[in-house]
Parts: sequence; structure tokens; C-alpha cells
Amino acid sequence: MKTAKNVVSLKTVASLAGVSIATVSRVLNGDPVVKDETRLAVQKAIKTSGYHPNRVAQRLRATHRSKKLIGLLIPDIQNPFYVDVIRGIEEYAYDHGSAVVIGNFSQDPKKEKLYIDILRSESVDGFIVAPSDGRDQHVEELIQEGNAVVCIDRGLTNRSVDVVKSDNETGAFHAVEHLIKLGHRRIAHITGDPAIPTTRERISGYMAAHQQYGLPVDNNIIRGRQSDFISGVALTREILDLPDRPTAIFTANNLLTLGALEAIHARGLKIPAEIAVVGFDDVYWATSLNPPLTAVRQHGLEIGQRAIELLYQRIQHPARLPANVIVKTELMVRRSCGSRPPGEE
Amino acid sequence: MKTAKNVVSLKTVASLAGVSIATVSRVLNGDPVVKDETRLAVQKAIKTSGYHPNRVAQRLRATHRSKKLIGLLIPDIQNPFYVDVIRGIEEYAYDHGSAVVIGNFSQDPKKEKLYIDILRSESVDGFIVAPSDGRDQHVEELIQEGNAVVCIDRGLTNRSVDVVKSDNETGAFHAVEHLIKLGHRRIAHITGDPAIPTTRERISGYMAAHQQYGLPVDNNIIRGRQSDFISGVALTREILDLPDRPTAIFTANNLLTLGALEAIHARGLKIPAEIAVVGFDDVYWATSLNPPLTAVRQHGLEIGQRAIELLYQRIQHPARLPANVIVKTELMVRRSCGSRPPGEE
DNA sequence: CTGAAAGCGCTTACAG
DNA sequence: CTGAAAGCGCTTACAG
Repeated sequence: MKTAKNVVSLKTVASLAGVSIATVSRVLNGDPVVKDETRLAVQKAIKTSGYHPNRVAQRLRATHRSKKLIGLLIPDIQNPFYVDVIRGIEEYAYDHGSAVVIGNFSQDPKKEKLYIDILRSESVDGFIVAPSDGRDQHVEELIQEGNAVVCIDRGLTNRSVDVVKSDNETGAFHAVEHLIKLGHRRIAHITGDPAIPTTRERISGYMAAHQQYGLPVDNNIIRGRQSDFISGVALTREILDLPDRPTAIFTANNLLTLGALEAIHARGLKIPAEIAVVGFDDVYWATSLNPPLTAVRQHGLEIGQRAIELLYQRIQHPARLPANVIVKTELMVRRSCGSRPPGEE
Repeated sequence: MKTAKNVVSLKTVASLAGVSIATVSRVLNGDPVVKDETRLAVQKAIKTSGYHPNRVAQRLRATHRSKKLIGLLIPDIQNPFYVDVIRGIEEYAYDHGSAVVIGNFSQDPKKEKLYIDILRSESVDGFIVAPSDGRDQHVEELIQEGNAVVCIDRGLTNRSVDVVKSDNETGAFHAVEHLIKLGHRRIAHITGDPAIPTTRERISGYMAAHQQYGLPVDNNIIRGRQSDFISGVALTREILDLPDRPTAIFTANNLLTLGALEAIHARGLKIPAEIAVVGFDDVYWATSLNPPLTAVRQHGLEIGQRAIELLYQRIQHPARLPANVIVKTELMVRRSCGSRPPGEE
């Protein structure tokens, strides 16, 4: 067992092949100018020496070529939606020989700032970011400095920027419409953090469905605080305690849905017999819930792929106008919303 | 809006402060030899110029100091257990100013190889890896070359290496013991991929519990194929089709558990009235299942933290003997295993 | 077609 | 206490 790391560099290969390091570099980069004979000798030397290019040196040197590194800023790696997005990005990246550095900032702007600094000084090709909110200073700054940036899930309010996100409004619309068509007339909406643009779009969809079907909106049953589990539990409890309890709840993301389920189970209420549930965000365990959850599926993988494609376009054309990619959602109808509202069976 | 990226380097700061780049570097690295007056001038220049060190250059230059980059090889980023591990690692890493590059190889050895190559040539400080199986050639090689490597969840069979993992055997033992104490006599075990050491350890625990309580083991109800959802469904179906159906199922990981639930729900069987379920891996949505799932909780966060601590130790003491850290599991008793076996109510 | 040399942004002996 | 210089492993004009 060797304990010292062997350092096979261009130099090693060059001396092995009896050429200069410049020539080896040319062969590695597929420069057609190299004589076939030389190329062959070099390729052989590369093989026998087990040479692998040092990406750090390449990145330091590369001013005008790709640095093969993408920075990713994720608000919450525990959220399966973002895991899908990451997978979409990663697949594409590694297909192109790029690596991905992930900063999971847990919705903490300070942590976000730290990660941005780190990624920046790793001189990544560009950033894919879910801004902590619509007025995210750090992301603004990043763009200001001339970095390639693509936003996912949410854009920035004061600046036009490449964005890839779900059609939140239509997704919410379909969810609520589905409940209305089943006969529900009082549908609560547990929303996410009001500071996040996504939250507002989903509320819009909820409103639009009510309007389209001539249903009055009761602001008292639209409640939001944070986007997390705890809020889901607390807000659902409030809703369930209401004198004229809604017959259905539409939750704005998977954590809120879990919170809602917890609160409903704790009350011993039957789903959908006593209360129907539809959630935003489909998750792989949604079918294993009892009853299986009706949910608005976001295509996270596709969002990730589109984001990284857009990022590479942005790198090549820094001046092109910002694109706004809206990815369709899909309503996965399962048993948690039943076939008719409670009390009518 | 500037479109060109500003390149504030040591040079910029040096000329601003009227010193050489060597001096700036010394100030940055806290070299006490620098005169206070000079230090102050340099610090001021750093502030006003908005200088941030280039980590790429630092890493290229750093032969003997930390490169501030950790490589992570994860078999499946969709598995919440690994997400916890990642969070544990990440927290520690970023507290120490290190970044983490994640390679999610989806149990695909080819992808694993590619990622190892990339991470290696990014000259990371070290690797934290969950080997694809006990005879993982690529991980072997990595160690062979003198890299700092810590394994998580599973070790290597032919080589002693730093490992951090759950106490799988005891965890499984407690799960099965719990079922036995509830009166179950026929307990099926849906195992993971037999090539993964973890699988075997969990089987051992299952066996040990049977032995301790003088229960016969029926190999016909211990079944394993892959570690995924599909296998969970298929194997559970097989088990449920058996003439003398077991009264309980112990599943070896969270995906298998989901598969089992799917199969059980499809048959319309009541949990735990007709069949009890205990799963390895607690997940944050386990309490939202109906009924809530009894599960063996692994402390993923702690595993991640211990792993990265061990890694830094390994970097500092390349020759120290490999450590084997076993992290306790915890049985989370919920309603999916009931209070007595089916048929005795 | 190939090589010598400059340089990417740093750190670190070596002088002084 | 500070600076000039070498060098980490590459790429790329520039000569020849």
C-alpha cells in the first residue's frame, strides 16, 4: 500500500512520451493540429501513466472555457421537491462532465450568504438558486456582478432573471376546481410563507377557482405562516376548531400537508369522509398514505433539467433576454379527496 | 450593471495597501510576524477592495494545508436516511469553511467510478463514501492511492477502513423482539440487497431475536432481492400469498417498507389488525402514515457528523488505526404493530 | 507541427 | 519584518 499520493501530471506524461507538456495538453484538448504519430505516442503515455487531468488547475487557468463546476443553492434539501430538482440538474451536469457543489442554506439568509461566497470563490460556471424570497439581496448581488444565474421555483421581484418554475397558479386552480366539482363549498387553504412568491401564486389559483365557479371566498379559512410542518399542524388545528368547519383543506406544500394530516389524525377525523385533503407537491410516499393523497405533482426533474440548460445558454449568451420557463403541473387524483363532500354520502 | 466580473486579487489589494502580495497573503493567513501597522493597512485595503480569496488558486497551491473541499459519494439521494447524513456532514463542513461536492451515484458502479474520478481530480481533502457493496473496487482503489476515506453505512469486507454506521444488528433485534413480545410467532423479514453488508447485519439481528426467544426460523419467510420499492411490493405479495401467512412483517429499509404498505393496502388488509408492520428507517412522514409506523430510527445526522470528524482525524493522522463507530438506533413504537397479534383481539 | 514561456491566483521557503 | 521568486498543474498565444 502506497501512502503518498502519486502525482501524475502533464509533466509525467510529457517525459514519458518524449514531448513537451504543451503537446500533451493539445492532445488532451483534441487539438487537430497535432501529428497523428505524436498523438498516438501521447495517448499511449496517458494510458500507461494513468493520468487524470487536475480539474483545479484547469479551472484556475480557464478564463474563457467552461470550469465544469456548477453551484447550487437549495433552501431545504429535506424537501423531496428539491431532491428531484437536484437530480435533474446533476444528471445533466455529470453527462457533461461537470460537478455540482450544493449549498443547503435551510432558508437562512446568513447561511445563504456564506454559501454564495464560497461558491463564488470556487469560480463556478454559474449558479442555480432558489432565492430565499422575492427580494433576495444576495442573489441580486450575484447577478449584478455578472455571474450566470438561473432561479428555480421563484424569481426576483425587482429584477428580471432566468426563472424555471411550476405553473403554481394553474396547479392550485386545478386542485381547488377538483374539490369544487366534487361539491365542496367551504375549502380551507393552508398557505406557505407569504414572503415567498410561490405562496402568492398558489393563493391566486385558489382565488381564481372560486371566482370561476362563483364561490365566495372566506379569508378566515386562508391561513399561512411558515412553510413548515409545525405551521401545518397549528393552522390546521385552527381551521378544524372553526364553528363552521370547512369540508376540505388545500395545503400549499408537502410539509404543510404532513402537518395537516397529523392534526386531522390527532382529532380522529376520517379522510375523506369527514374532511377531504388535497396537497400541493406529490411525493413518492403519497400513494402509501392511507388514504392515498390527492396531490398536485410538480415535475422537479424537468425543472432541474430546464434550469441547467438555461444556465449553459446564459453562460454562452450573457446578454440574451431573461427567460421565464413555466413547467406544467399534474393533478394526481387519489382517495384523500373522496368522491363527494362530507355529509352527502 | 457591470457585465464583466471584477477580479479583485492579491495584486489589487497589495497595490492598494502599498505592500507585496506576500505580505497580503501573510495577513490573510494570520501570520503573527507582520507588523501591526502593516496589518492594519492591508486589512483596510481588503475591506475597501471587497477582496475574497480565490479558493481554486488556494487549493492548487495547498499541498500541505486543507483544501477546504470534501467529496461525498451517496448511493441514493432520494433516501431520507442519506439526506440526514448529508446534513450532518454539511453542517460540520460549512462550520469549518469547507464546501461539499456530492456525487449521487444511484447504486450504479459506473456512475460511482465517474464521480470518484471527478472528485479526485478536484483534489478534495478526503472522501466520505457509502460503498456500493462490500467489495467495492473503486473505493478500495481510492484508499490504496493514499486518499483519506471514511465509509458510512457499510464498510469493506477485505480491508479495514474507517466506518461509521448504525448498530444494525441490535436495531433489527429490538424490532423483532418487540413483535415477539407482542405475541407474534411468525414474523416475515423483507431484506435488502444481500450484497450489501447492512442487509446481512439486519438479518443477523432478526435471527438473534428468534434464537433468544426460542422461536424457530422459517427461511421461507425471509426474502430479499433489491433494496428498492419494487422489491418491497413483490416480496410482500409473495409473503401475503403464503398458505400460513405471517402475522407480522419486518422490512429492512424505508423503500421496502413503502413497497410493503402498498402491497398490504392493495390486498385491503388492515394494519395492524390483520398484519403488523415494523420497518427499519424512521422517516419524517412515518407519523403521518395511517396507522403511524413503528420503525427503527437511525441517527443519520450523527452518523454524518461522526464521519466527517473521523475524516479530518484521518487526514491529520494518515497512519492511525481504522476506527469503527457504531451509532445506536432507537425503536420508535407507533401503532402499525398494534398491541397484540392478529386473531387474538 | 512543436516547444519555450507567460500567466491564472495563490503560498512559502529564502534572502535581506 | 518584508519582498522577490519559485512553483502548484494547467492552457495558450507566440515563435520557429
